[in-house]
Amino acid sequence: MSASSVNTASSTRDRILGAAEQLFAQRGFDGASLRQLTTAAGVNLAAVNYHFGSKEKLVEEVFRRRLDALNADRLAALARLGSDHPATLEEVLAAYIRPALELSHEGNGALFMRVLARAFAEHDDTLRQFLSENYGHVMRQFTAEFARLLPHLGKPELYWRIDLVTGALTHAMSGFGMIQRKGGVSEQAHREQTVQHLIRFAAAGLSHP
Amino acid sequence: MSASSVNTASSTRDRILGAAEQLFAQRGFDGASLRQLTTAAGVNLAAVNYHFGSKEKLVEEVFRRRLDALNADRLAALARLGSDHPATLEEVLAAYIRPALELSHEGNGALFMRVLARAFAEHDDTLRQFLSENYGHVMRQFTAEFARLLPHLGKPELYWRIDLVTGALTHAMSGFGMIQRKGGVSEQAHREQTVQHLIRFAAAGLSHP
DNA sequence: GCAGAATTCAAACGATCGTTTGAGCATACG
DNA sequence: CGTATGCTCAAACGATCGTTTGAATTCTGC
Repeated sequence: MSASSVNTASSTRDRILGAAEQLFAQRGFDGASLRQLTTAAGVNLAAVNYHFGSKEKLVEEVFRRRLDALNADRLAALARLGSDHPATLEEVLAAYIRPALELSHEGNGALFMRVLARAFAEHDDTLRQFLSENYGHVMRQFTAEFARLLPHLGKPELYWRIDLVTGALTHAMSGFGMIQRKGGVSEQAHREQTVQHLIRFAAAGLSHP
Repeated sequence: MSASSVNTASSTRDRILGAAEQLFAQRGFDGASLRQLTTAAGVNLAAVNYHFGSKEKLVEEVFRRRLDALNADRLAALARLGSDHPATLEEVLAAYIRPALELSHEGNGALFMRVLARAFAEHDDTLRQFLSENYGHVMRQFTAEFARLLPHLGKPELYWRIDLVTGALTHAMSGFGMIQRKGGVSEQAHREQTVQHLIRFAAAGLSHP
């Protein structure tokens, strides 16, 4: 107990964000109350409105914290491609999928993927507009790459296949428990296997004749 | 005004179920209150608890009404196959997909698909158990067919691909607006095109090497 | 070490939630 | 006709919701 930060390793703000992520994943945005949330975080009820302004702003901040990192990783992986040869479909898909799978395997990242799946299911206009405004450019960049790699597809057909793939990936990453790791396989090797499976599934769905 | 059933074409029970479907799709199970719901249905607040017992039972009844018909159609379509030749993958997928797409194009069926997508996103144990108990046998029957048609896949691999396909289909059917019908194409022809697209996407995702 | 800003706290606000109640109305049956 | 029976209604119940308040506390810079 030398330092005063045994249980207070994180700030009030971060503890709220962590508890919010967990409870939003479990009970949804409406279902999780600020009283449950602040109790779980070990902070005062009023702290949410003090630090974030409102519950809705807290929801946005939960998304911002994870998606800023996730989309930065995705764009970095995409930019890393094509230095010596034109990027293949599998490589672009890897740039899109692997950062998400790595996030879902670190800390409470898997919980966030469930929050994200909820956001997709709720057709809440405010939330959709927030996501579109802040992270739409990432989807646009990947869509452009897909369009280049799949020139035989018309625009509506391409958009629609991307939507199907997005639905499959979000559903899969939020579900889990399904993809069990077998004995004798390291955590990292198993994740790489999963990435390859997802990539092949997505590639087959995108590029089939 | 000869008959007394101008605006009372449906019973109180059915009006509640209809309004519930719409509001659950728009605002979620928690977000839609019984007061909004009964006001929209034009019935008294207490009618929900009188006819269904509780809000949770009402939720289950909303699912039961649509899923009973949907799954009966799916099983009938599956049973209709294989009379003169072994069923192909595309035929089995059609038996699974076409009834869902027809439902989502009749009346408020599309709203129900959004309710279903919400139910998937919410990992509510009570609701999942209810769905598994009442409609698990349908999924089991289709899974057996897929296993027969895709013998090169191991059991976990197969389950996992089915999960991905289910996620994609649910996501797509609840989204909509994306799949626009072009001028000069009849409603029925467009639906058949969509079915074919979904089948090919699912077949590619399921059977790729 | 002290003023001033930043943060935490207990308590209360009005609003809305799901549910229950008991009287009132309708319809059906002897 | 009278009486059960099924249904609707307005009103109220206690609980819980997000938010606000103003005082108490902790932190910061001089």
